[in-house]
Amino acid sequence: MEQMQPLEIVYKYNLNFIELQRIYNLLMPSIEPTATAHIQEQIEIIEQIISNGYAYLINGSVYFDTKKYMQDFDYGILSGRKVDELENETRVLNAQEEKRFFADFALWKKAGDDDMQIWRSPWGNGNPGWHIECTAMSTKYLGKHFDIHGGGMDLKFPHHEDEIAQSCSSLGCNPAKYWMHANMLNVNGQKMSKSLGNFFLPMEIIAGETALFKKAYSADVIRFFMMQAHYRSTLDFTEDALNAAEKGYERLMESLSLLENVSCNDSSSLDTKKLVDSFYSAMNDDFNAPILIANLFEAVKQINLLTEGKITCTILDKEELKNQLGGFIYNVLGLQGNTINSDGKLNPVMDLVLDLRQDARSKKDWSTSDKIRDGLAAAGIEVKDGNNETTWR
RNA sequence: GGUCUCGUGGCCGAGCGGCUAGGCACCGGUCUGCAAAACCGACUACAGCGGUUCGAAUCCGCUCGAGACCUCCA
Repeated sequence: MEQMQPLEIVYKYNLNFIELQRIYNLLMPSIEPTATAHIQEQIEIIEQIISNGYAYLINGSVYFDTKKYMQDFDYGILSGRKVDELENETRVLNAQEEKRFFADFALWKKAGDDDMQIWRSPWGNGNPGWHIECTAMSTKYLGKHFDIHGGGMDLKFPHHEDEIAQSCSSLGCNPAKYWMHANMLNVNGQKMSKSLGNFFLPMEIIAGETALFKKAYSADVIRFFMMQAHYRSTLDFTEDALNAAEKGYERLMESLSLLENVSCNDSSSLDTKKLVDSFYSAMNDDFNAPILIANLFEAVKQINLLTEGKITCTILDKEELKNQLGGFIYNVLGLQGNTINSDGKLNPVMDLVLDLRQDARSKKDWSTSDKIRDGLAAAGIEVKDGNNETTWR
């Protein structure tokens, strides 16, 4: 354990997390409240629950009265658990004798001797129970009823279930319209876990610092890879799957610049509306990003046909497709498209090198041109001879 | 032990009663000095065994396998 103050630990890992959010192009939250800065709000919610008759005080601790709650509300509505079935499933835990009923949970816990942080409350010194902070903070900043509450699958029960109970008993309603639970991550078919040693940190995989994979993958590729699975499904990280995602990602991004160069026509044989509608309907169906991506690849195919002049489109269609495709790639999927040649200094150098190679090629000096190509390949740069120009990456 | 979820082609991964996604790999072709890249085409799977149905990857049952959760850590 690191020898630090509690706040020091919070600060350190928070800075780290913010950096991670930036690299992975996650939208920054407008507010990131902390539980310790909202003790008063938590106390107020507990008081509300008590005065509504759904909690009781005992020995300086406050417990939620689940039995009473069940008379008026449906406990287990989210997770589908039945309290009478739960009783014999419950594991034996320490210090539970205070509770009147096994399913009761702490709203406020009296301070113990080894507690590092203690707060004052109407019930004496102590600290808040482990569900109440979410109720207090979400209510304060989002109101008593908001659209979406997210979280990992593992928090569904009891944490989210108890949040609902707290909101219903204090404010009279379920806090969220929709509960979204993200599933777990696997590595090579196994769950990612510390004890199995098959885990990696988000920073490590983009730095190529995990022994699990031979090479580094860009944050964009990781994002794209994860978007290919539905958020409710488990996702398996394997080398083959990541490499496949990388290829597909590059093809998708390439199509944007390809579309840029498409020449337009008076008439359109491209059904832009149908294509664009398919993007929206995929996301409207419970954020089905895998379907969205499949539909984006349908657009890629159409763009290739346009590029080859096999189908036509009007300027209006082209602009519409460009805006929508770009919007879905950049704003919806959150891809950045900046992974290739991030070092600006390299560009003029590569222009020169490829120019020299082109000179050699036009003189049919294959040994020189191949020497340049092989040398670049050894440096990790791939040369791609197109019909009109040579590109690299 | 209990509750729940999942098992899809070489790999990843959607679909969740009929129209049998998508990506990558493989194979065939176009292009190319060669190679690569790019593009086009082909590739028809749903753990097993029963059942329901005109029809099942999709519903039901059982078996096998994987996973999540089961209340004072958030």
